[in-house]
Amino acid sequence: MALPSAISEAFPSPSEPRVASPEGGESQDPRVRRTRRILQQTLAELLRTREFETLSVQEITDAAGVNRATFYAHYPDKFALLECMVAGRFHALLQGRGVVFDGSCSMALQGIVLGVCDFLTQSLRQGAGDPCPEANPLPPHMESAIIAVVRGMLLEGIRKHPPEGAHSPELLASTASWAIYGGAREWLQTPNHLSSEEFAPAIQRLVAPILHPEG
Amino acid sequence: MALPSAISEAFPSPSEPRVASPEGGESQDPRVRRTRRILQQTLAELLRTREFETLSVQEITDAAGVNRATFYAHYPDKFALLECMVAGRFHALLQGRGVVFDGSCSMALQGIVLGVCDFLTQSLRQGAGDPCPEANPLPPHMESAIIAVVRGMLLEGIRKHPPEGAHSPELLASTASWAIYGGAREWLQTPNHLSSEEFAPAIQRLVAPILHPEG
DNA sequence: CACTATCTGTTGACTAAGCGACAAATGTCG
DNA sequence: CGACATTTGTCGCTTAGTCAACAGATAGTG
Repeated sequence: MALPSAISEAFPSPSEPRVASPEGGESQDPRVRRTRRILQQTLAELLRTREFETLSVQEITDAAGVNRATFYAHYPDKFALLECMVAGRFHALLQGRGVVFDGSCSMALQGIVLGVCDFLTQSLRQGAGDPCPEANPLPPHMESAIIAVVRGMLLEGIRKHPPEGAHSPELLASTASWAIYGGAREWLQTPNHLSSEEFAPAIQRLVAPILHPEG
Repeated sequence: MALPSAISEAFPSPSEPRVASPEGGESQDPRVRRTRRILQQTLAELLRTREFETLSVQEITDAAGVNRATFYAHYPDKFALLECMVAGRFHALLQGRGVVFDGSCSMALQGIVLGVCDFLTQSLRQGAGDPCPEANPLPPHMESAIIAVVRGMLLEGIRKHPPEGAHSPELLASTASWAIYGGAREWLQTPNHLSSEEFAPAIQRLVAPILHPEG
């Protein structure tokens, strides 16, 4: 086991997200989708009252009524589960708001930024009794997961419509995703901040040059 | 197939409830409990907007994300599923109210009567837009299921503490369960009726002589 | 009447989930 | 430090769930 290294290796670096086998290709088997849904739901419920760090795979699977071996058949570790859970809720949030990914990159970017802002506020509301929610709105692994999801979505978009610059898609996606999250986090911690709809364009204008270097 | 006959055969008659294989012995396998829970939950949700009669097994399993063949591995037909669902919710209601089955028959009877009254009002609240809820509070198969559950509980109690009379336990249980349901139904349809707590003792006093013929 | 369509139970082959046990890593406390 | 407990991945075997296909039943339609 190498807890922090697994993250620092796979995460901020340009390497692919560390979600080895699972969730690739939206499995058709109802048993698979059911198991993953149950695990993700259970983790979300547990996170209302517990720190992610203090949870063991044992506890998660016990609460879910799923065998521990089954867990490892779907996720390499609990961090991967967290990432997939965040991804699922993020996509659901976007879909609930009618954000569609047509050809327009700027619309997609705006949707993602808005999604991050709303996801943050929503996660903050239902978070556990944090002693200092202003200073650290979300636990670190949660933040990593959100950024990974945003990075993945940006990467997909970049590969469809490659920009002109010399930088690798991975570098662009990582830089932009961290920028978006950092901006949204700053916004969230600002007292009496604007609404997400009013604020999102600011981040969008800041980040757009990263993705469109020619501008 | 014999839709109505299967009911009229197995239900009001003293024969055992028609729940062939399933739910006998509270299966330990997590997969089994999960499947049954999902099917029962799904049926409850469907019943909020649909008539039980109009539902096919196909529809139920589709909505539940469970294979149709799996359904038949647990329940002989949709009526058995309904009965098991009602039984589960009824037991949950009793347990939620702290009704405990100690040695006292009168306490148990009171708990059951109260449970039926509350179950009826609760089922009525969440029922579909019935054109005439006063005349017919619940669809017929729902009524059958509730009575079957009550009958089963009474039968269990009677077998533990057999009364003195010459009647079979089945006859006593059937008569009493129908009496309880009929009384509760009448109470529910009475305008400005008493609370269930105030009313339950009345049924209890009417029914007790059936179960204790010596009194 | 035949034609079409849907629902009902049931079967057998295949696949995922459950279970117990294992070695190895990681804490934790005296 | 050593003894102990817990967690982590992993593996083979068993069991439950999925799937496609089947024949029979029921009902609606031209």
